[in-house]
Amino acid sequence: MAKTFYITTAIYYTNSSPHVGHAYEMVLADVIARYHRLKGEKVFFLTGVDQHGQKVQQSAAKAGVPPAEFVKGITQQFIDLAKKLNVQYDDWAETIAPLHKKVVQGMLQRLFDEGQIYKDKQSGHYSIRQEQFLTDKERGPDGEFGSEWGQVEFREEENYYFKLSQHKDWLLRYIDNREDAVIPDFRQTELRNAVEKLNGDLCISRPKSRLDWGIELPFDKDFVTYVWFDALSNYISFAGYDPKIDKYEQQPREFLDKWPALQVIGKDILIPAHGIYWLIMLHALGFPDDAMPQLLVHGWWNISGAKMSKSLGNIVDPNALADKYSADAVRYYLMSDIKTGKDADFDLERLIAHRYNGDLGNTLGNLVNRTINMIQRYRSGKLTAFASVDFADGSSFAELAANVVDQYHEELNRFSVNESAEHAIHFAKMCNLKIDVSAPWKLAKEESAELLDRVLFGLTESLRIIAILISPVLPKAAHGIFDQLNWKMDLSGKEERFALKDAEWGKLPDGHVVGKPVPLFPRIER
RNA sequence: CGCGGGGUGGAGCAGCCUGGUAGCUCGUCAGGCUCAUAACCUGAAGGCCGCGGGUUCAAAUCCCGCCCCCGCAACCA
Repeated sequence: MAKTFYITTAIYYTNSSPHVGHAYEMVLADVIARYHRLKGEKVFFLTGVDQHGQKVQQSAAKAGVPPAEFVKGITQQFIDLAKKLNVQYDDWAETIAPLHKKVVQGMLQRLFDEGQIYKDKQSGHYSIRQEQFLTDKERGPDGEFGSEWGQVEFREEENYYFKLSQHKDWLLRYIDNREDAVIPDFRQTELRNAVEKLNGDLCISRPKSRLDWGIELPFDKDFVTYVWFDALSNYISFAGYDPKIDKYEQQPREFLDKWPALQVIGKDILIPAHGIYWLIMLHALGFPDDAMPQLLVHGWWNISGAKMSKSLGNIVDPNALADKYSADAVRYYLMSDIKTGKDADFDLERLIAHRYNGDLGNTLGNLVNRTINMIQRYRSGKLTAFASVDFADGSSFAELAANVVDQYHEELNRFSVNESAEHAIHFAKMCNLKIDVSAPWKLAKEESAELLDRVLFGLTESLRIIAILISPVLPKAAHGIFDQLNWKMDLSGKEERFALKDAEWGKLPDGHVVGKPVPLFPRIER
């Protein structure tokens, strides 16, 4: 039995509403998950929310509601966003879930029992406003702490520490031995450089006196867990990990069937959270090197070259976009106008004119429309099947399709979602060209019956294959094409309607009757 | 010498690892077609591939130096 393909996104911090970056990450993971389902694999796609911690406690206090209630509202916003964007996850992680809490405490207890966690006293300058200890790095040129820190006092505090630096050499070796530990490669380089500089251990507790919205340490009820330790653990706690079992190979089958995961994260949380804390946590828990997750690090959507931020007030609301332009439009834009790993500029004009009206409307939608229209007009909707449909230049629809499918796989296997989509759209362009070259309207007049039948069948088969290829990015449109082709109607609306094994020439039977043409991507007028 | 990314026709990008006609999408201009969502197809114009050296028969691609832009406290994808 083949293993389940396990993919996660980061879990989203519930101290403010989702923005276009969250939407991007969800959709990116969703597309990869759908691609694997398309290949016939079992898939477990986990996403969710990170609900504990200081910032949430603060935001809740500011809103004048208990943290648990505050978190509920924001959590719902993320659930709604996923639904609106057709993000099809298999499980939803919430760090307040009792099961998660139990696993985190089990992990802490084991690391504590094994001497990986120790108690130590920290003293120094503490910023009350920022709720953190300050180091000399934070001092201004005059040697004083700037006003951004608010009131600074000397404080002494006991806390628990995780022996991070003890595993530094292991982490370096792991990174050096695995070329694709982090994707893209320049992020791996960046991580390696950061690990080289690693020193000191990680404080993994917060005294309840200053933070109580978190998971209590199992061995000291005066403290809660540092939010990252809590949050990162979700990737295994929701996959069936049992912290009481120290031998990795003896973990429940349910867990071993899924782990390790492909973890989709933003560039901001690679260092130190995922690249250092998380990998070392797993290693300390006894995970072997070949059970380390692969980190797929994506870039950011900037606004006119500037970083998107709350303070600049330039946040793009993905909900409003989806309402206005449809989920498919937003999904396609987010997947096509950025190269995985790199940053891109969010540009509404490009979304509407270039990607939606251009790629989707003019190229693909119009192709569907004109093809089905011609079949109806010239053949009353009925197709004649052919083993192949060739052109004067030696090319054929079957060959074009096969090439596109190959390139599609190649790009998706290295997570170049944008390139894979481009191949599918480019195929549609080729079809548009073939229509012009063969001029079916002339064939119809000249009564070149077979030639006309050949072209129409070739176009329809091509569209059927294109629909399968675009289904991970454009699930709704893919259904729309299948509907109009009148294909696999018994599975209408169901995802198993699409399978990559069907993306090859000659599946439509002789005499198949297509449906009625309906514009797939109605033009967005402004 | 802190770390990393980027600088390719008007715009957005690919190509660089594995040197050898500079590619894609869009825009502009001209033409064609009429099945189609004022769509579709063809052709053309437009590039000292940031700058300066070097290696080579040959450099956008390899090496050295330089310039410019963007990230790297926290919130945050």
